[in-house]
Amino acid sequence: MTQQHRLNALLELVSDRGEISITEISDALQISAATARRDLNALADEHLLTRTHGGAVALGTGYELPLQYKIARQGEAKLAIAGAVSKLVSLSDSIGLNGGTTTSEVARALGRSPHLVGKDVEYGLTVVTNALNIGYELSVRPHIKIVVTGGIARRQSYELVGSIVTNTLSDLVLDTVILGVDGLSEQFGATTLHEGEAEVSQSFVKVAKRVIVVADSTKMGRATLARISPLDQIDVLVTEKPVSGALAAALDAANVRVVLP
Amino acid sequence: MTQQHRLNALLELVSDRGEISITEISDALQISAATARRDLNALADEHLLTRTHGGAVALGTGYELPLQYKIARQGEAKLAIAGAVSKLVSLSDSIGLNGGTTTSEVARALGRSPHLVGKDVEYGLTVVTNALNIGYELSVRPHIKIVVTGGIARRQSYELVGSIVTNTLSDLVLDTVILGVDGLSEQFGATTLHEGEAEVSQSFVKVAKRVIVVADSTKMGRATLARISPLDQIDVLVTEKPVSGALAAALDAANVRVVLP
DNA sequence: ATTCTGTGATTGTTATTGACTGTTTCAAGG
DNA sequence: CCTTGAAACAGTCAATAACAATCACAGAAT
Repeated sequence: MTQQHRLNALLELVSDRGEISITEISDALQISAATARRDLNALADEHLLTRTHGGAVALGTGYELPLQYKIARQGEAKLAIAGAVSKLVSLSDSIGLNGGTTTSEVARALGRSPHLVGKDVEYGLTVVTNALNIGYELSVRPHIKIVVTGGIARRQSYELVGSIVTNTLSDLVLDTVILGVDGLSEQFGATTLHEGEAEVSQSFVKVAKRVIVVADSTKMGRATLARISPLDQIDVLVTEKPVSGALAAALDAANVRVVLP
Repeated sequence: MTQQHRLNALLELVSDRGEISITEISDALQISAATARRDLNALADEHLLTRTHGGAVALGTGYELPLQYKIARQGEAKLAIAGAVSKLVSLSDSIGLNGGTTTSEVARALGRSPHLVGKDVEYGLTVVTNALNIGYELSVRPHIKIVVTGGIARRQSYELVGSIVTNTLSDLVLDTVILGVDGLSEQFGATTLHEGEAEVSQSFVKVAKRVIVVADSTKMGRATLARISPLDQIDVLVTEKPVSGALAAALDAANVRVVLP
């Protein structure tokens, strides 16, 4: 029983039953609970299932609600950033969101924020996104209207990319666009690892009245493969620690407002 | 009784009855009042219900559907249909899939089918869909290229609808389109419950070389609100029981091939 | 032969649940 | 409009189960 076999068998078990517990796994595959946990975590890291306390559930089973577990794994910084961002959004806004772990956290925060639940409003919050996971998770929320851009799915990030995205976005106008980025540097501005995602983010910037960049402190001063936009097209940066050094000066010069939790 | 179970069961109870009390919950699910309260608060935090003194009420409509999607996982008929459909698909096809419980099962079958895993092919299976849950689930499969049409999400069915969908689809050509329908009748052909979804399905039919309709036997002879297409535009019908009566004759006259598992 | 990875066992830590307690809310009756 | 008792609530605690981290051993790869 190799690792590969185990992982395959595990996936099959989970997608057959919809959910599974650690003890069921260690029983069925004759492996220790420790290994069962390791395997589940490995599969969860690749987004092939959703981990829960005591086991896992297959994708697409009802409401994948025990998100606290995921959140705990993703770190405090992103959670704090997400909370701060949701305060910058108001009811009846139309919001753009690209993909990524930080923006996914922002999406969850938007879904939770009490001040975004309109009681008697005809049009509440509208979220436009090219991220499949965000669309999927938020589509259950009654108070948010979800528009998905369409496009070709990238497995690594759940993002939709390609000409379909840019075509769709060019017909829209967004009050605020919230962009997760992989790097933010003085010289190159906001950058990302994938050129297709950069193209999408550029399209978002073009149709936005206000651009908010979300990035934790590890992204500061870093530049990755593909440019999204120079600093002066950014209106607000939300991060969890004060920015220092040359980047801070550049942000100031570009009139970027820095918001901390 | 895991947390998952509890939360799902709770939402089901609430949306069935409209409202529910703590004692009813702790009685029905055999849990303590404290846990019932904790669960209700968790769901209220996610805006999936509204908390009241002594219990909770459902807000709005539309939580039944994700549950249907969960139940669909267990429907034997749909599983059998899905298996039969996947045999009609070959590697390097481009496939269209609309939303619904049956097509979701088809998508899972496509993701699992060994004969669709191309080892050294440059272009394997391509799936085009307007269903968020299908896109989300299949996007993790390395051997399938996923294209999502984009559009406005319907909470009740995970389907994307609206002009964005038709715009996107009009630029594509699909080898096979697999349509889930709510009714199939001699007089009205394939029909569905929602006019927006019907529009999308029509667009799928327009760009398809081959149209496969999937429907379990409960849909036979039934007609619902919105027409998708007459029988003679359908090439194949996949269902789990032989069709009889007037509909069978009409299918024969329209040259529809009926495939059973 | 020896490194290296993967597995299982062990440990301390964390999360979840139900019971308990004091406080708050609701509604009926004055 | 206020009082008052019952019900529901929030907070805390202990027990249990699950978790992450570490270590040692076995088999595989080099």
